[in-house]
Amino acid sequence: MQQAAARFADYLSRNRLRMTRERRVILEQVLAVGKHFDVDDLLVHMRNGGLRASRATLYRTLAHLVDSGMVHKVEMAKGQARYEPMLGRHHHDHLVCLKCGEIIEFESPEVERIQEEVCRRKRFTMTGHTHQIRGYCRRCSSR
Amino acid sequence: MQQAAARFADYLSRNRLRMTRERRVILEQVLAVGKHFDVDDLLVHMRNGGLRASRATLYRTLAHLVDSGMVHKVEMAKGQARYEPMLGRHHHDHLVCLKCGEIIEFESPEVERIQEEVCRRKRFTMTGHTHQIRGYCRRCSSR
DNA sequence: CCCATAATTGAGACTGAGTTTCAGTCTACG
DNA sequence: CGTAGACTGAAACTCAGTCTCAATTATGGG
Ligand SMILES: [Zn+2]
Ligand SMILES: [Zn+2]
Ligand SMILES: [Zn+2]
Ligand SMILES: [Zn+2]
Repeated sequence: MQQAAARFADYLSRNRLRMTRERRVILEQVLAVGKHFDVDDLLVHMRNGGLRASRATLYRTLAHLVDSGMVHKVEMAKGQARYEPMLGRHHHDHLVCLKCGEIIEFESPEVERIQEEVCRRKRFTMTGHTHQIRGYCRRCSSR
Repeated sequence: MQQAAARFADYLSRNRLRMTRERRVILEQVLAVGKHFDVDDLLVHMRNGGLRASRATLYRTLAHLVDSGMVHKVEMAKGQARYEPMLGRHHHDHLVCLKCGEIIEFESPEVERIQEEVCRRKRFTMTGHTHQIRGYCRRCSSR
């Protein structure tokens, strides 16, 4: 947390942005909710903790956190974005259960390697990717 | 086209749905615009051909075409959906240029195989997936 | 061929996620 | 301190897509 705050402060100052109370609180709460939350989860979590920030500020701050690389944005179908802190975590992709909403992570160096290879062959400069598998998790597919 | 119409008719009757003038026209226009179009492209293309259907009907019919397997829906970031006819085409995924919007296709049996393997390991029943690489195409990254 | 029934259509209202606007507030830096 | 310029929140707005409902039409049986 100390480190995270320092890293965010650094990102902000490098971009001539300011460290405000709202941004401090949002960073702290983002780390507290943990994985794969959406803006409403965050809002509710903050209210329960007696904290608040407007939706506009949430979106704005999340964009900065994403830009700083401290948080990843996971685009779900139909434009429902989720976020997850990436501090000290490795890149991974997701399996999404269509029934219960569970999100399972997976990592495949092999797939990542093939992606690079494809980009090389197509002379394409990759800046990011989304690899999402939809279906039913163990529990939901057994019933 | 004949075949496509027959296949769609078959899908419709198997689902107690009706073959209407609108649906016939939309299917024909979908095949005519070809790859990776969005609903507005389709609407404009239809107007230029002197044809028309309401937005609601377009969305409804595209959903049926997707459901029948004749068209695939490609979810882009921020919920901008694109569609592409899949008649006689093989499954593939996409590279998307963030600058000019070009969409390049790629196919990797290897990646598909790894996906299946991941699902098996996680006891996950896959119904679909999205694998999209974002970045800059050859032309856009050279300037 | 005609009818009854149920599916379909289009206009426009509506939704939900996210963005923009703008006046008042606050941070940072000298 | 003082100030330039960044930040904030409320509310208006956007955009893609969905829903509602009255009028229209396909279908299949008689
Ligand atoms: Zn990946
Ligand atoms: Zn994750
Ligand atoms: Zn390009
Ligand atoms: Zn394609």
